[in-house]
Amino acid sequence: MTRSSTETALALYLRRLSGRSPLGDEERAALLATPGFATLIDVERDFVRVGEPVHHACLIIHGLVARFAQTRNGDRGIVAIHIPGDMADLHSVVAPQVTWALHALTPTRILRIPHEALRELARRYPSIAAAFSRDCAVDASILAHWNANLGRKNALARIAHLFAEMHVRYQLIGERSGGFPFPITQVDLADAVGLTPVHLNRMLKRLADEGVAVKNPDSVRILDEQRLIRLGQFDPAYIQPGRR
Amino acid sequence: MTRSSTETALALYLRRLSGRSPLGDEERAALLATPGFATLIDVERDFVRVGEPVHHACLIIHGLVARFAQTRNGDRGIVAIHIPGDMADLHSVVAPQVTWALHALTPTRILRIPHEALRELARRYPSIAAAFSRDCAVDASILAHWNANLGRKNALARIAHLFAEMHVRYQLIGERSGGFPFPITQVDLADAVGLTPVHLNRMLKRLADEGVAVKNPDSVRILDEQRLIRLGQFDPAYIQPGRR
DNA sequence: CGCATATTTGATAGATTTCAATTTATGTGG
DNA sequence: CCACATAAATTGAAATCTATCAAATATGCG
Repeated sequence: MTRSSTETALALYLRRLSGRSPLGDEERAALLATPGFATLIDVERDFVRVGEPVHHACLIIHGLVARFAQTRNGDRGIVAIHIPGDMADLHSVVAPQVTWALHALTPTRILRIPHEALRELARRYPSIAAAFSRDCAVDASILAHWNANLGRKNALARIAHLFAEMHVRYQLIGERSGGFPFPITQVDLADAVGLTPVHLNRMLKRLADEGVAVKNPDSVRILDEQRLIRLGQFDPAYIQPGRR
Repeated sequence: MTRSSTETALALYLRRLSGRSPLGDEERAALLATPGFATLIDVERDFVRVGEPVHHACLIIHGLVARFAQTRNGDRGIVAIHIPGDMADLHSVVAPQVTWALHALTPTRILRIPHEALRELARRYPSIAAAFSRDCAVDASILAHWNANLGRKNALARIAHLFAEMHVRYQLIGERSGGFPFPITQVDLADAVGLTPVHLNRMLKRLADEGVAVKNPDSVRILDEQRLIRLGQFDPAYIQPGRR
C-alpha cells in the first residue's frame, strides 16, 4: 500500500524488462507511474485461482510464489517459481480465464496492477507492448526448458538446473552474493522438480557433500558454480535472449 | 508457393484463432491476405535453428513439427509438437533470437510469414494483436501443463494425456474421426513424453491391449475416449480458455 | 518446555532404463 | 513382383533410479 514499495517493485520489474528491451525515458517514466495496490499474501495461500476471471496482473514485490497447474480432480503441480520483480501472470492480460493458480510459498507482498492500466501502457507505447510480449516469450521459454529438464534429466541434474536458473534470475534483479534467497520447503521444491521429498532430500545432501551447492532453509549457497552448471547442463541463453 | 495452399493454411490458422478470439470481417479478410511464401521441408530437417535470428514466423500447412529445446552440449528434447494450423514460432516476432529449434518430423509444408507483416497486422488491428497474444498465452499454457505431466505422471498417464491433447487440438482444426493423424516415430514420441523408446513401446502396447487407444504408424485411433481422458487426467480447459 | 512442522534416515517395492538381440515394416532397384 | 537394404518396432533380462512406507531426529515457535 505504501508508495515506496510500489515504486520499488515497478523499478525492479523495469530493470528486468530493460535488460532485454531498451526503453526510452518517457516509457520508463510511464511504466514507473503505473497504478496498482500492494497486498500482503499469507503463506500457503492461493491468491489467483483457476477458473476465476482476473482483472489484475500480479507483480511480486517480496517473497516467493509458485504457479500451479491443476487437473480437474484437484491434483496440482508446481510449473514455475516466481521471484520479486516477476510479473507472475502477465499472460492473464490477454487470457483472463487463467489455467493455473498462483500460490504464496512464503508471506508475500504483491502489487496488483489493473489489466486496463497495462493495456493502456501497451497501447500508448509500442516499445512497452513489445517489452511485455518479450517478457511473456521468456516466460514460455523457461517453461519449455523445464519441459526438457523434467523429461530427460535425472534428479541431480534437475535440481542443479533449477538452482542455476534461479541464480541467474536473481542476478538479473541485483543479487550479487554467491547464492540466492530461496525460502522454499523441501516438499515444495520436490514438487517443482518432479521428485519425492525423500529423494529430493537425498540428492540435496549429495549436492552438498560433493561441494556443489547447499540448500539452507532460506537460501541456496553455491559452492562451485561451474560444476553446478555442468551438472544441470545449464545454458543461460534462454533467460536473456540476445545475450550469451 | 501456390496461392491455394497459402489460403488454406491461413484459413486454418484463422479458424483456430477465431475459436478463442472473435474477429470482425475486416480483420478476418486482412489476416487471410497476409503475405507469405510456402516452403517444403524435408523430413528430419531443422528449418529453424537455435541462435540464428529469424525474420519469419512459420505457419504449418501440412505435416508434423517438433520444437526442440537444446542444451549447449547439443542434447535436445522435444518440448512441443505442432500440427497444421499452428504458428509454431509466433513468439519469435518479439524475440527473434529463438531459444529452440523447429524440426520436421515428416515432410512438411510451411508458410513463412514475415515478422513485419505480422507486426503490421497487429499494429493496424488491435483485436488481431490480442488474438496473437492469446495464441502465445495458450502455447505457454500447453507448455505449463506438459511440465505438470512430465513431473508428476507415470508413463501411461503421460502418453494418454498427450493423445488426449492432440485429439482436441486436431478437433479444433476440423478433424472429426475417432482419432487423429500422427505420423510420428516411436523414438520421437518417446522423446516427447520423456521416456525410453523401449518403455514407450511397452506402454503403447498396454494402451492398445486395454482397448484405450492404438498408435498406428501414421495415426492414433482412440477406442475409449473417456478412459483415455481419465488415464491422462486430461482437462481441455487449458487449450480453449473461456470454454469448458 | 512442548507441540507442530520440516528434515533426515532406513528398508523395500516398483517403475523405468539400459543393453542386446530379434522381428517386422518400408522402400528401392532389378 | 521379388530380393535386398535399411529403418522401425518389438521382445527379454538385468541394472538403476526413484517411489513408497515407516520411523526417527531436528527445528522453529508460542
